[in-house]
Amino acid sequence: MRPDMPRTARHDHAVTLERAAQLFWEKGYHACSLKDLESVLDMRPGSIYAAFGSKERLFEAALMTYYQQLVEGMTSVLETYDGVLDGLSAYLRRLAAEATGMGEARSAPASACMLVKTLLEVTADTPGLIHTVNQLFDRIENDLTEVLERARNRGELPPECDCARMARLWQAQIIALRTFAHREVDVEAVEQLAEDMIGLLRGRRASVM
Amino acid sequence: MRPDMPRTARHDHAVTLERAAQLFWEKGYHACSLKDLESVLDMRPGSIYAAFGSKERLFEAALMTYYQQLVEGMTSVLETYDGVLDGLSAYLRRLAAEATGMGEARSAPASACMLVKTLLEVTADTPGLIHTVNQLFDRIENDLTEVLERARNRGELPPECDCARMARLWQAQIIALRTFAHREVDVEAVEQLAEDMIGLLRGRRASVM
DNA sequence: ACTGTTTTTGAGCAATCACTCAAGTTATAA
DNA sequence: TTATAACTTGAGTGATTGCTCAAAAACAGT
Repeated sequence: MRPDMPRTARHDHAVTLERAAQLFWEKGYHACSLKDLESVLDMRPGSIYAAFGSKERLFEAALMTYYQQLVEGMTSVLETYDGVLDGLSAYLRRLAAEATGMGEARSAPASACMLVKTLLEVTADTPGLIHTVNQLFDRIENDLTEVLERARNRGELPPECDCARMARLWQAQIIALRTFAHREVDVEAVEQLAEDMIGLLRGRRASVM
Repeated sequence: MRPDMPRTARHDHAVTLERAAQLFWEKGYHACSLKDLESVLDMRPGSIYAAFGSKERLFEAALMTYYQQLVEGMTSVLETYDGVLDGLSAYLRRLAAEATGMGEARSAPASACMLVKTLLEVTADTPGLIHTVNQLFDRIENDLTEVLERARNRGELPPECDCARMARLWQAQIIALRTFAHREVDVEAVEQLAEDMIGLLRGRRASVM
């Protein structure tokens, strides 16, 4: 019935997107040329455009890939701990450790979050990217809010606390820590900042003041 | 004795740099073409290159201009208040207000800080810019540390507190607040976040938890 | 082998990039 | 007025940008 079947694709879509995400994460959208992508993906322009349509749509797909891995990483840390606040504290410490160990054989191309880099780079001449990155931030914020609400219902947090505001506050610390770590700065300073943030958000203020 | 004196420059260096800073702040380094600069500065390429040498050096000069205005703005707020913590709180509130009022007739082209945007955009193929932006961050951190140390010597802060760490914590909140405000997000959320940050750093934790 | 379908290739497109420079313009001092 | 020096101009540089498409290559079923 079916006449014939075609050749199998040479490239795995998933690993291609991971490689693209790494490169876009490192260089940003504008500074990353198709020549760069061609060499990293080991694909010629025709293949790239047949598979993804345009540089912008490839970037969007790569950003989605990054987002998924980000959520996976965060979820796996949170699941390791009984308390949400313990989990979030551990996540901040892991980010600090990853950022400070960036010199030797790191997989991550930057300590700063790709979503933040994209949010701050993307301009009005690519409205689709603005929309996409804002949508992803909203999803993260909602997810984190729900995690906190479940913890509150469990009795882990006081019943009167505002989980949406708490989620924004934690998210802000994560963003700031990773952005701070993007500077050429001492390992010690990043770890101290993480500890001070944790101390603040958990009510032990003794460390700094 | 002197043979002749030349014509006066048509463009004021200072206002040219301010305009360039605004444009670079809005679009970033890579997304801002010389065509864009030509129209905003009302200068032809020859004039621009005679005055600044290259796009990269113009950007560096514009970033310096932005830095100076940033320090001026921060200093003027801090001077208005007797206590440093009052001043820093007021500065966070002002940033929130500026960010949320960005829709109607704003002068600022983005709520996010240009230094942060630059830090996250600039790559290894412009090492000079990496060095410059890191240097400016260090200067801000040192300045803020000194301000806090003076307050501590004045007896305004407990003598055992670590001013360098406090400076980094406040700086982190500023970065995070402005980055958060860069999203398409409610006015209310930004103001709440500012208040929660202030509450945290000043020891009143009731607002959120 | 042969056919049919799909993927891959890579030379090459128009447009834009950062940038140059010879010529023109404008102001000052003699 | 004239000479001189600084500033401005804008057409044009080669290189690079994102992207296209006709042809070649690679598979699956007959």
